[in-house]
Amino acid sequence: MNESRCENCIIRQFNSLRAMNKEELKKVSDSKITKKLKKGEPLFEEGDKLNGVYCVRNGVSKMSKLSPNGKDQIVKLATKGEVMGQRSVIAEEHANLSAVAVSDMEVCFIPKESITTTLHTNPNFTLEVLRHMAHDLREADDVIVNMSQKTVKQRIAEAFLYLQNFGVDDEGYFVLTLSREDIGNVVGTATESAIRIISEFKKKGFIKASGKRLGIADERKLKDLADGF
Amino acid sequence: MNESRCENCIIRQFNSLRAMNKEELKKVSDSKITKKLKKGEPLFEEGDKLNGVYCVRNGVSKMSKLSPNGKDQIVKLATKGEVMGQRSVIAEEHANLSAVAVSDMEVCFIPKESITTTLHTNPNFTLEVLRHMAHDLREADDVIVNMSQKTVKQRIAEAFLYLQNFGVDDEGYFVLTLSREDIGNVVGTATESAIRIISEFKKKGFIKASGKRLGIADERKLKDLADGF
DNA sequence: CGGCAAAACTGATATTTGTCATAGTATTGC
DNA sequence: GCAATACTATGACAAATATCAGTTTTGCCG
Repeated sequence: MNESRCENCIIRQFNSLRAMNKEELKKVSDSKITKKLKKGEPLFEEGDKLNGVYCVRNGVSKMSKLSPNGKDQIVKLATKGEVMGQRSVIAEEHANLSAVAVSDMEVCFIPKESITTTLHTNPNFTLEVLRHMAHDLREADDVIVNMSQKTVKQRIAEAFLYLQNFGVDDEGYFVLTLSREDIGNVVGTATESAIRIISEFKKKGFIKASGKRLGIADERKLKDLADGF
Repeated sequence: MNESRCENCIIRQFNSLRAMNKEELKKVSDSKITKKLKKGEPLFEEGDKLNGVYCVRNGVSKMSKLSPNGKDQIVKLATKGEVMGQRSVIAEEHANLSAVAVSDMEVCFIPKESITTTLHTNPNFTLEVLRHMAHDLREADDVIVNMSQKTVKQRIAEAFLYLQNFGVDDEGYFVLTLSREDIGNVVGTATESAIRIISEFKKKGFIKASGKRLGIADERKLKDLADGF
């Protein structure tokens, strides 16, 4: 069995591509291009015209937007199974976010034709994509509320809980290591503020940190903090 | 011609319903219920199970979410032509936002069956809904960046520009009158802060205010301010 | 291994924003 | 028309956060 074929790719189970039929998948597989990216390399930039979508096989990418004050706001981290650039391709707009690898990555580029054709002909696929987008929209709404109503401390606590989802090693440290600057960009605060709060959390025993490696030490406390207790 | 029939409703031109065929529209029209709401009345609340969507014929509704600290964050204002509750119905989730009329309203409640059936059978409709949602998602991303990177002053300036879209009377005042508290809830700030900044803007001649009526006096200046100049 | 650049950290200070208290001003309902 | 109530306004203060300047640590590359 050829693993480089979409038909056999496990990743597909996690995203909308699973709603494609055999024929459609075959077309996607024939036209897709696998790419490897190293940490720090960009996939696309805000304003780019995307000619397709990127299906993440491995690694994590930050999706961010430059604000007028020069800071980069990370809106979302995309990981294994997620499809990036969908929104732009569907709306036929230029990308509204930039995507940069925050770990080594393996992605499949799928030219938009195979996507748009299927969108017009396979209602199951379209509906599946729609469901995913409905979910993303809900998450975005939640982020808006968090950003505007929670303190930086609460947001950093949430960020740690979020980062845990990308996996932890056997010692409980996050697999995904973000710089303090990136963490600041996730929660929308100055790097120095992020650093200070991370130090404080470490001192208080909520989290653990050894060098770049970060992890959660007291999940309960972090959750309470994030919820404002 | 019967204007209460969806087939003849002009509003439809603004939303995804225009992608329905005659038969589908007939079914929607037969099952829909027209409702009138007075300012302040709720359409639905966060956590409600929605049995359909609301198509706005007239007036404006705020869609907001209560944050743990007791404040209500307004995520979006929905006006003529917009369909509310779509996201929840599609994702088959409970509502993540509350909807309350901020002006007198006329809405059509459309039971979800007619929507979901069409979603499964008419790819054009599904795609149209998807496009709308892609657009909403982009807007949500922009809001996230604004919330986390812009100052309260900048956000109030933006809010005024946003409110202008809901119409102005012949003297240039907004048709939609929001309380200072609601404006605070749009930009995610304390009511007192909103009041102070609005007073300041008025003093500086960026906006005009006479009682509850608000309007823009110097659009250029407001735009510059919102962009950080 | 040494040197260098990037990242992490720390302190001092300025700015922004929230909170609380209080008073004036509209609006509404009876 | 008047009292009750909600909304707007303002001041004083406290808390949160950003900014700037500088130091230390880390990781990496030749």
